[in-house]
Amino acid sequence: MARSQTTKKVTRIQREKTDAILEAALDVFATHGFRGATVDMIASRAALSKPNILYYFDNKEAIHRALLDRLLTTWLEPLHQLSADGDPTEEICAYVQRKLELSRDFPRESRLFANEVLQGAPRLLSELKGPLRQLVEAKADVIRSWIAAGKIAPLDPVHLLFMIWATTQHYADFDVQVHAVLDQPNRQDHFEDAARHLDQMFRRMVDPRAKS
Amino acid sequence: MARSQTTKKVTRIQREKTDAILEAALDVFATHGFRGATVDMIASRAALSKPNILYYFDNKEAIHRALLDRLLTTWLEPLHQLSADGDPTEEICAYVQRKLELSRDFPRESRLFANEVLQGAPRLLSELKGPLRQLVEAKADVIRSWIAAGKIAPLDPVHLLFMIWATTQHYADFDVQVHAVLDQPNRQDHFEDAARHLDQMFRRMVDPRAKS
DNA sequence: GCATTTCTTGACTATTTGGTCAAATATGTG
DNA sequence: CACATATTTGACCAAATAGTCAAGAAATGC
Repeated sequence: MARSQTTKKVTRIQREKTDAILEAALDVFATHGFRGATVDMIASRAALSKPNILYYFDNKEAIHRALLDRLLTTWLEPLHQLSADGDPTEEICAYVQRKLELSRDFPRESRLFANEVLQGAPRLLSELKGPLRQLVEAKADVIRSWIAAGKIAPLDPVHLLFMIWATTQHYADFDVQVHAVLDQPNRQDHFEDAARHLDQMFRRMVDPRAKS
Repeated sequence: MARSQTTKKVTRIQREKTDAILEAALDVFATHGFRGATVDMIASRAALSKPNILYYFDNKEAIHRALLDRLLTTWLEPLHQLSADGDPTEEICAYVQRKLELSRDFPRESRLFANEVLQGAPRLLSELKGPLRQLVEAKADVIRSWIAAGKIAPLDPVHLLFMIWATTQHYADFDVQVHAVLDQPNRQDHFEDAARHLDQMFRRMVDPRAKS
């Protein structure tokens, strides 16, 4: 049984090593997927021996679990912040920007998530059907109320959210393709261009003066 | 050396079996990624023995290659069809619809591609930097000319293409998530709603009367 | 400083997996 | 039919990989 299960207090070493392992594992799982990742890869990336990894985590699966658990909260946070009280257009655009920043600052997390969902979300399906779904329904209602009040143009709120997720995560998940097509010197530029472009586009989409 | 390398004429059996293998392999690679897929999985799905698979293809890599080779052509076809001569708005919306149909009708191909790009496109990078990039540049010029002529609203043509790819492929690649959130009886419905929604959104984005 | 607990790892096992091969079987052709 | 050629597969092998374990090293508490 790995350290993680005991109820005793965690030592400094435990915190440091588990952090190092999760950091290394994020790299490896994000670029190779669950089955493509090996404990040895994680070990060498974390500069630890394989048995040492398995001293802190029961098995490979447990490392993956730990990463996914941390992920969901971070991932849904930007949508939580979407407030019914603010200016509708600004709220939506701010949400887009927050999501894009997440893609820029946490591309590995984005790819970890993408890998998981691509393969059928075996370890995440209940989270998607539960918390995610409820959050989406709640925020869709907010958006519907904005439409009913004529504050934004009529549109399908859920598909709008899909659109926001797809367009922002694209810059993390398909990073290689974006670079292959654009090939600018530094990746920061892409994100600035993307930010400008997405802001412009989403404003046009929700503009109440838009033709229906 | 597998059959595939000889220059002699292909027999009926060769065609049938290679087709069956590729069909099975598409399933397996699309849901498990390259490393997650095993030759045994492909074999059992194709109802053939493992050595029989390796009689037709040199190795696992060769099967994957064959799938990717077929893929690129299909994948770029809709963009090729984007014509400078047609009505700009209709051309763009028709492209969106063609891409969405591809996601609906070939979700496995979409996921195969997504898996590959997610993992850094090790077997596809040159294709992305070559043919894809050139095609994008050519079509971006077409879109720029439409903007210059005032026929569509000003926007970044390349990021518009990214946006089209992201939003349409999302329905294939993140299919599980879409279902977890919407959970409608049959998947056809999602695509009809998505088609309506995307058509509406992209019309607003390119509408020349849109505020800049 | 000594005892206890925590941490580390070399060496190992069991299983999975990509790939081989020779022998057997099926197919097609004169 | 007879013969050559193409196809199939059971039985393998070697490498990769998840996970174990006991013994030693390091840290911690008194």
